Amino acid sequence: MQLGAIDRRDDRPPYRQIADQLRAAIDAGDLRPGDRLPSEAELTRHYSVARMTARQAIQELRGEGRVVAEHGRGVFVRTPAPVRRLASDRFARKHREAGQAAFLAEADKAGAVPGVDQIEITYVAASPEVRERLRLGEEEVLARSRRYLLDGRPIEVAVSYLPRSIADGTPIAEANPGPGGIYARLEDAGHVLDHFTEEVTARMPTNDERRRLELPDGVPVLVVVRTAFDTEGTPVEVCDTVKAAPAYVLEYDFPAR
Amino acid sequence: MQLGAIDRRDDRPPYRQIADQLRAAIDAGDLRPGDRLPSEAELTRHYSVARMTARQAIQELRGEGRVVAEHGRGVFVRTPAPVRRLASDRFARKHREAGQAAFLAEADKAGAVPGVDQIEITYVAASPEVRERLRLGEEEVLARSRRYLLDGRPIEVAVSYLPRSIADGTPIAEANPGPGGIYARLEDAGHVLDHFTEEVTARMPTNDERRRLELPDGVPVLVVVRTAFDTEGTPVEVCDTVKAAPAYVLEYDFPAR
DNA sequence: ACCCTACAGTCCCCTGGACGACTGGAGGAG
DNA sequence: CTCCTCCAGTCGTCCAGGGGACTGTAGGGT
Repeated sequence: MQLGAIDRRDDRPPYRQIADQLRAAIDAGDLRPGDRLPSEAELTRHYSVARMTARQAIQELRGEGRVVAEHGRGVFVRTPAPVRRLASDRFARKHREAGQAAFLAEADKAGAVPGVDQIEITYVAASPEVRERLRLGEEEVLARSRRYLLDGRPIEVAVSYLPRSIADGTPIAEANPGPGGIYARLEDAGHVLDHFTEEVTARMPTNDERRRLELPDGVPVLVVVRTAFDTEGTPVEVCDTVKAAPAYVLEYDFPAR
Repeated sequence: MQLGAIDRRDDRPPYRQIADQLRAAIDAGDLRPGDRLPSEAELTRHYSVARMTARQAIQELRGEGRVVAEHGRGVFVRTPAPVRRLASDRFARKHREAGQAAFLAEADKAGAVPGVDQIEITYVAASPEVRERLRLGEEEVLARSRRYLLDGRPIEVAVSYLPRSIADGTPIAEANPGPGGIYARLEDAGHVLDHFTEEVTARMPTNDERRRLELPDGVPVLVVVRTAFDTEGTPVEVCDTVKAAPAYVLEYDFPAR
C-alpha cells in the first residue's frame, strides 16, 4: 500500500487528489475487497492534511459506493455482491409446475439459502399508479409485502397488489400461498397467465429502503414494476420490487419484428 | 418556508434533523423544483449551529440527488428530468422503414430537439465482454461512440461494437450511416435482424460519465447492453449505453409461456 | 447607452481542535 | 480457565474560524 503525495499546484483540491489515489489503489488491486483503507489518522499523517480533509476524501469514495465505513473498525473496500441474473423467463410455467415460486427455484440453482421475512398482508386503497395498471375504480386491493433474503442478507423488497375481487377467499390472502406461489394460485382460480410487462427504473433508495435492504451509502436501487395479464387480457397483479442495484442484472429478449 | 428547531435529545444528530426538515419541506411542496434552499448562513443563524453542520445537512440531500449546489448562486431543488419511456419495440422494423433511427423517431414524437455529438469511430481490440457476446476470437471490432442530446442536454452515451468483418467497407464505418441508422445498413448488408437481448444494470457513474452526462452528485446511471442477432442467430452488434437513471423508464413485455 | 469595476452574497476548501461511541484485545480479578 | 474491566484505535459529530472562487447587481465612468 504505497500512496503518493499532494501537489498544491494541481487544480484538483487535496481531498480529491487523495480520493483519486485511493480509488486508483482499489482499481489496481493494491486494495482488494475487504481490505481496510488507511485510517483517517494515517492519512492525515501521510499527506499532512487536517482530519476533515482526509474524511472528505473517504466520503467521496463512500458516495461512489466503493468503500464502507464501520464505526470503531475502519473503512473497507466493498465486497461486490454476488450477482443475480434475472432472465425474463423466470416466471415461465415450467418453473411453477416444478412446485416452486420463482425466487426459490433460482436460489436453489445458485446453491444459496433463500429466505423470506417481513411478510405483511393487508387490504388497502390502491394508489393511482396501481389503480391505473390494474384498471380499477375505487375497489380495494390486497397488498402482499415481503422481503427476500439470500444467505441471510436482504436483497429485495416487494409488494404485490391484487384486486380484492380476485384474491378474496383464496390462498393468495394467506401468508403462505402454497406450492408454486401466488401465480400458481391465480391459475387455479381460472386466471391463466398470458404475459407480463415490466417497467424498470433506477434511483437512490429512500431511508426506509436503505434500512430494510441494509444498504451502505452510495448504492442505488433498481425498481421493477411487473404487471401480470391473464389470457383475457385482464391485469391480475402488479408487483412493485426494489432491489439493491449492484446485485442484479436483468435480462430481456425481444424480437426485431 | 417555515423551518423547525433542533431537539438535542433526539437520537438523530443535528445535521440529520436539519436534512430531514429540508427534505420534508421539499416533499410537502414548500420548496418546489428550482427553488433556492436557505443559504448556509441562514441555516446557521436559524438553527444556531456551526456552518460545517449546516453544510453537512445539505451534503446529505446532495447525496440523495434531491438538490444541486451552484457555486456562487445557492442550492436549488432539482428539477426532475422529463422521463423517456423506452418500449422494447423501439427498434421495430417499421420505425426503420420510416427512414429514421430509433432515437430520432422518438424525439420527434416527444416534440423535443434531438442531437448527437462526440461521435468517434475507431477500430479497437474487443474487451472480453464484447468478445464473448459477439462470439469473436482475436478479431478487431469497429467501435462507434456517441452522445445523445435532447434539447441540448446530454441524456445518454453509447458505444456500438461490430465485428470488423461485417462493418468494413460499409456506411456503418461512416460518421453518418444514412437513413434508418446502422440497423438499416446491417440489413442492407444481408444481416436481417431477428431479435435483441438487453442486459440492464444500475450503478453510480464514473467521473468520466458524470462529466459527459453533466450529472450532479447522487444521480445513478442505467446501463443497458443490447446485443442484436440476425436471422442466422449470429450476434452482429453489441451496444453499450449509459443513461441518466431518473430520465428513463424501460418497458419490456414477455410471455408467461 | 454602454461598459467596467466594486461588492455583497453564496458555496468551496482547509485548519485544528474537541468530545462521543463503537470495537477488539490486553490484562487483571475471581 | 473464565469473565470482566480497561484502554487504545477507529469513525461520527460538532465547533469556530479563515481564505478562495464564483455570480449577479449596483453604481460610476466613458
